[in-house]
Amino acid sequence: MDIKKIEKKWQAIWEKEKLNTFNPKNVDKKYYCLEMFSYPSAAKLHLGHWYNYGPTDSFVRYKKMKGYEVFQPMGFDAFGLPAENYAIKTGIHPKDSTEKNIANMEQTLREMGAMFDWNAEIKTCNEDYYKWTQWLFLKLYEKGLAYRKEAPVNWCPSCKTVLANEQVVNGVCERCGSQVVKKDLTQWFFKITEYAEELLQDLDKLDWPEKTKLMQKNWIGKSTGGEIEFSTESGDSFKVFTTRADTLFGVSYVVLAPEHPLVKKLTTKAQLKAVENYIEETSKTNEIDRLSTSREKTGVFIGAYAINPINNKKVPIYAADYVLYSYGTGAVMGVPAHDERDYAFAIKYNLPITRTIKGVNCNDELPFCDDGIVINSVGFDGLTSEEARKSIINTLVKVGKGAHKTNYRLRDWLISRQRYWGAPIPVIHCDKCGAVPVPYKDLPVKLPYDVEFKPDGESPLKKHEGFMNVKCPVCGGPAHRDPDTLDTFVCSSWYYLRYPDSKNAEMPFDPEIINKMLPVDKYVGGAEHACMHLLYARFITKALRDMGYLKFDEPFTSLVHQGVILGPDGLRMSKSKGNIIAPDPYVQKYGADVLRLYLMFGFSYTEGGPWSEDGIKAIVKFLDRIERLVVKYKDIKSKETIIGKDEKELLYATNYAIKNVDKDMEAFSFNTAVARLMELLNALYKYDGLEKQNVTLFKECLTKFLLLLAPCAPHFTEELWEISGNKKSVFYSEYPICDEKCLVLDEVEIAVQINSKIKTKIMIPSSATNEEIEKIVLSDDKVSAEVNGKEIKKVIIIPKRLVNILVNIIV
RNA sequence: GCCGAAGUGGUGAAAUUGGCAGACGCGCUGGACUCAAAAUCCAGUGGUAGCGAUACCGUGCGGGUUCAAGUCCCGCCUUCGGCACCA
Repeated sequence: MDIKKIEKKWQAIWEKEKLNTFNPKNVDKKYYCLEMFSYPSAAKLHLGHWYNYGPTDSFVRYKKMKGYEVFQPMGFDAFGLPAENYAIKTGIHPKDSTEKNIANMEQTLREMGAMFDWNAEIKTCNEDYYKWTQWLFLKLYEKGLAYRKEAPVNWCPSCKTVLANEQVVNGVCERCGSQVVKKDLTQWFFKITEYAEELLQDLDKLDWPEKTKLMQKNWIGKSTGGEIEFSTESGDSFKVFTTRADTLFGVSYVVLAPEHPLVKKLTTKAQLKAVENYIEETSKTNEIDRLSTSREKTGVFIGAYAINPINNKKVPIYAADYVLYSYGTGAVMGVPAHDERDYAFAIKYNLPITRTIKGVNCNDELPFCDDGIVINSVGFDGLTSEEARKSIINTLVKVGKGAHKTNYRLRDWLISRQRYWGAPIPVIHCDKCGAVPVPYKDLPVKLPYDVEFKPDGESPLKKHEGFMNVKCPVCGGPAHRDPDTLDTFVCSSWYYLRYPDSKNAEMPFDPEIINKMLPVDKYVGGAEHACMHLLYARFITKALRDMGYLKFDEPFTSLVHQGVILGPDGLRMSKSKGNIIAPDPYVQKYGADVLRLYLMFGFSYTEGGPWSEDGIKAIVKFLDRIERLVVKYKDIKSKETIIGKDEKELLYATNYAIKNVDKDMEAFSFNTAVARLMELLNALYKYDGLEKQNVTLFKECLTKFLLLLAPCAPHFTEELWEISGNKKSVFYSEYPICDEKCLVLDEVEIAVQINSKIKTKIMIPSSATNEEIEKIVLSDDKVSAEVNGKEIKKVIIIPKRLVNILVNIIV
């Protein structure tokens, strides 16, 4: 079989017959399967794409044969940092390089032979797409879900540019090696925290990997407690969030995040120098280091004191970088006796340690962080921690110094990027009117082509006067555009809504269509997106629902993460390690079906693993054996109709395979699905080797085998299907159905254990009751010899699996 | 550091969710066909001891629960993914 020729042949036929095109007439049988779209990189398709798209396409073809109207779109997440970096390095414009890369990738994606519905293709960098990304921003703004506030960015003082976290290596700029510092800028945020509770609750509704749901749950990080107000001698006040109000009497200091505005205000002259130095040091540290529990806690006394509202005790105020301004209130109370970090901090700075909780029947050495009985807390002594938390907050509520409060670790989503290659933020800033949204009729705010993106201290768009200078849509006075672009996660937070109506020029999508086509039935992509992309998409769906556009709560009903294919050295593939394996040479040499089938068979889909080509020849051999058998029998006819032991065995093998391949395909357990196909092929060959054959029956089984194979090796099976005399594409055929009758065996082998050690195996009629099984087992020669004379204490019977006889050992 | 996973023969991996560990492959060994090789086919293949029936050991390490543990519990070790401006 000339593999290259037949691939082209069938791809052309599928295209012509619109086999890959979703037919809206059958929307009631729709199956929307979505793979995460690709970032258009220069290096064509890599194995990761193949691993994501190849096996998932087999799943989709399987669904099609099961009678679903499949929608499997593909597109490109085309804005982003790499294209801009590439432009800075080479001078090639991001638009040009991106378009070239997309053209390249599209072609190789087509060569894969997947059922992508190219009519629905999306490119996020095209005006007809980002117009609606901007529309989304305006809608969120209208709804009060977009707002501006100050937030720090990584700033390289030497390059005078904002750096992505990725561009900061060990605290220094990856380009020039200068120390990177934090700098505050006014930036746009989406209020995802408004949906924190629903995002948490609805996880229960989802058919997602448990680990992904758990990661999102921890990311959202709900904790219940209270907000307590501390006042200062200067007349200011600040709130702390705590889950341990029961320890409030044990507070010996309070900590403000170094970024907290009160730090500057309250610092005394004597402490000014020390505090300034500390803040500067902190601006060089990243968040992961700041939160490290093993790192030594640092802080600085700011010279001021705060009043504990429960006992009016005066406690010192510190600034310390283990407190984040972005979490809670940016201030915490320090209770050294009952918190490990506070304990370490108190030891270091010689602060008092007052126990207020006594452990119950346990080692309550300090720091004691569990619940217990309250002591040293006038008015609350003797209460349990649980009771005291409520009671202490209630007391504070009465005097206006506290409130019950639920806090989330989840932060609002920062969407401003000081970059060129993204969708411009559709906002105009006017000195008179402030931040004014661009009117809908003026969308899209076009990204200009002729822009200087070499870093020199300004956002690239800021330097483009034609872009920047506009009239205020409200007052008509001189104004300027927002120079920032949207985070690319905004583009990918709604793309699944655009696919089913991707050509719509009037709206981002027609709600009529979208509410029938969504939610996505199966979403397949990398686990690295567990917290960010997948959470953003859920948020956007809920927000659009509340605006009345959508009638569903969740975008992705069911989710699968494929694993990662590593380099042959077991490490993640990367240019710098030089361990990148390109799929192209394998496609050239063996064909797309062989590579796809190998990826399905050689790895556990959700695990992935190091690349090795050792098994590829096995797939070639497997397909050769299939071809030989099909060709051998295509013209043979016979009238033999015997149904004997061999035929029953063949029927058993066929139906066993149908049942299990079906189940495994549904479960994305592709490696075992292919293994079951191999077993069936072995059974077919075994029957082929017999002297006398029921050819009609054999050919029926062979046909069923081809139907099971079709989704996994589409081009190859089409060709054999045609060779066998069929006129229509195999993908119009129905998936075989298991005949359970053929799977009923007269006898099954069960293992017999004596005192939990396997002694023998016995054939037992499968209809036998437990009593009968026990009788048969005990009358077996070998068993009775072993048991002989010993007292049988118990017999455990697991039907069709094993029998365990427990006997007394006679010494 | 925090959150989440994974660790099974020489090797890729299976294991009906607590019930015969190693399905299906790769590799290797022996054999058939061949002048020979390739391809193909047949047989064997976790380790140790034994001619053998068989016995003992064996799922990262150390404990535990159970008639029974790769699977459950406790404590370690190693590797991988994410940590909010890579996408």
